[in-house]
Amino acid sequence: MGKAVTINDVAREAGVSKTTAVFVLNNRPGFSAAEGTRIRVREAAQKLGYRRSGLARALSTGRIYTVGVVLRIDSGRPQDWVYSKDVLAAMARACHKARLRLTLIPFSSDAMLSVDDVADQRVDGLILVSHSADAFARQIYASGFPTVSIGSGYAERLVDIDQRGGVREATEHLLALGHTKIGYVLGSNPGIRAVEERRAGYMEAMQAAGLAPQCYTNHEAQACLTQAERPTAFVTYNDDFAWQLTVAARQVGLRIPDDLSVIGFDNTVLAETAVPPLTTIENPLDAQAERALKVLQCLLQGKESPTMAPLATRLIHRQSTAAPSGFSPQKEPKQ
Amino acid sequence: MGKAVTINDVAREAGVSKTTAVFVLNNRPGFSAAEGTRIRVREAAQKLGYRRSGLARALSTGRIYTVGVVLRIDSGRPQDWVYSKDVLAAMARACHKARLRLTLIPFSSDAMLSVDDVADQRVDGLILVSHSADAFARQIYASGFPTVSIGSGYAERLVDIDQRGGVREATEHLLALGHTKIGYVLGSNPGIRAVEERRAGYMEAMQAAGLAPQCYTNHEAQACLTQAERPTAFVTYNDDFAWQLTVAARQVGLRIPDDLSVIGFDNTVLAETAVPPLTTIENPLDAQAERALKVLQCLLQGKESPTMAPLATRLIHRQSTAAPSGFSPQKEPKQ
DNA sequence: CTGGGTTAGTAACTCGGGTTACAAAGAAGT
DNA sequence: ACTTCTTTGTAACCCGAGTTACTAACCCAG
Repeated sequence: MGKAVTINDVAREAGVSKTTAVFVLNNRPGFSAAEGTRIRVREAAQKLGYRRSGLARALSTGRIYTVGVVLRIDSGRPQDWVYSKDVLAAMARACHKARLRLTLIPFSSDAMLSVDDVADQRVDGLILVSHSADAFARQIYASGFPTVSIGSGYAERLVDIDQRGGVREATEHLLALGHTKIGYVLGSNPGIRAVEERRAGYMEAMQAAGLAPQCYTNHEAQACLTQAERPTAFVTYNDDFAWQLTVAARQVGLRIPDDLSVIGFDNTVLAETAVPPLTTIENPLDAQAERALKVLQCLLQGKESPTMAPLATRLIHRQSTAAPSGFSPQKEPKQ
Repeated sequence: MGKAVTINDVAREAGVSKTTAVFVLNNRPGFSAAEGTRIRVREAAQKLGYRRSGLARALSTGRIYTVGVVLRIDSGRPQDWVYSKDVLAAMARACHKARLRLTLIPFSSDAMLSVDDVADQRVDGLILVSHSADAFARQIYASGFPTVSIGSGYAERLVDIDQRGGVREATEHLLALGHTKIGYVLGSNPGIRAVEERRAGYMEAMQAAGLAPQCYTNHEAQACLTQAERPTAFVTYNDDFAWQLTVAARQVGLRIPDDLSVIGFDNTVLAETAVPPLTTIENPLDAQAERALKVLQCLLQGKESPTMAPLATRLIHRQSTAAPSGFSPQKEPKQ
């Protein structure tokens, strides 16, 4: 067990002081050493199989080059996970690029996180994913621990996308196709910024068109499909809701997109693999992750980060939207 | 910045020695202290906002309570990610339960991992996910760093499932439905244990039934669908291949399951959300993750882990399999 | 041969906690 | 009053690096 080779062992083996060994192995600029010494130290390190402890180094330098990603893992349906996992994947790519490690700090409602557990020195900073303004988020921000939010997160120091603009564009797309009865499926977590913003985007577009907006919960939307007065198109809070709606629609004999148009949000795998593939609003996760990391690194260097405009979204045209039946002008948006 | 409150500050504030402060805050068994002292220390800690450094503690105790999960993140298609992310999610749950942290150690083919980068002390041990017997896996095992493989991983110290039995059962299910021309879609990474085992399961079942096995690559399988002599059913290496096959089949006018039966592997979201939902072999990821963690913890305590039988898989009946057309006896396996 | 500059190298301290071994004070026993 | 045990507490050293400040030897110029 206790066989870790330390820098002291290396120094002893090479017959130099520990300081010298450290300086040589770190190629410390401005440190002059005889070529022979350098070689002896390197060979000693090689021979002994010396491996530097990132831990001790972190203690000493104050940076462990690791960021913590806080997200909840207790949602029941696997589909709920899809988006979180996509965010995580994006964070992983961003960290990899920035040569940082990523530590997952999962939490579930049964075991609330405490600031003390999280803000020990095992991570340099934190990324909060899709957190509502809950007790933990508030506490961690209050503690001053370097923290950035991402996704539909806590409002402070939040890297955000243009949620509102995305949904507005989606709604306008349906309007352009000729729909007039367009419903919106609400996010299930009122109070979260993304939930409110997306709804607002829908409201804006409808009001601008002079049409009456109509919001539904996920459940209500599925239930209304059999009624005569149902909307001919839906914009939904996310791909999961959109997908569920297509499944429900098929079950009551409605064809997508002929009888019902549906637009999702996030462009998860779900949207891509669904039948038919879903028109959806792309959520630029990689860009968000990179930006979040950049903000965090500013924080770690003591400079407050610049405020940045929300990242742009993009409507991805696939096959779940079409003109309402009985409406001829345009048949299908060009792919 | 340098405002971290240390145990020394607490001790000073409370007017006791550092040792006493440590003992009190850690509730060290067998340490007797006057009640007044205990209170003073606790209050000092509270007042100063003392937060113990997990880092320093780790350096001292040799355990950082964090495991590293090594997986590749450079596959192109998002569907490829689905399985890896499921494994990751399972590991996250297992770690959460075991009160361990999980650090993601991503790697891509462009930046090869080195043992030195990974086996610093920032993780206690490593879980290798779906690694082929590549240079890194070999090196890390050779280095003696506590490492366990999971998924279709490197063969040493591998927590495995009954890959072979799973595919055998799937094949037998198709045989029972009356299929005689059953193809198999190979995993694309020959040499990986899972790829060979799953293939072997198919071969065994076919040979036992006295039928000629026929293996295809993913591409070949999709290409052969238009030929007269095509199989009436496929067992595939994973859900992604199965899903792709159903898409390709639909494109050439084949109905699933009426004209073609397909069985996947892993029971990812893909299988659940596909149309029709795919019959597939469940891969017990949570059980694997927990077992891997258990093995790792044995390793960390110095005892070699017990060898365990591969975990059982289970065939999940959904709607992508049926009797071949023109075969009456049983119409559909009971749900 | 004397002062200044370079080259080569080091002792001693820091980071923040954990642990071991021992000391001083008070209580109890004889 | 003298030992012995308990309670209460502490100094000093450990983990494995990084850093600061300083020395000794040598070279060159004046």
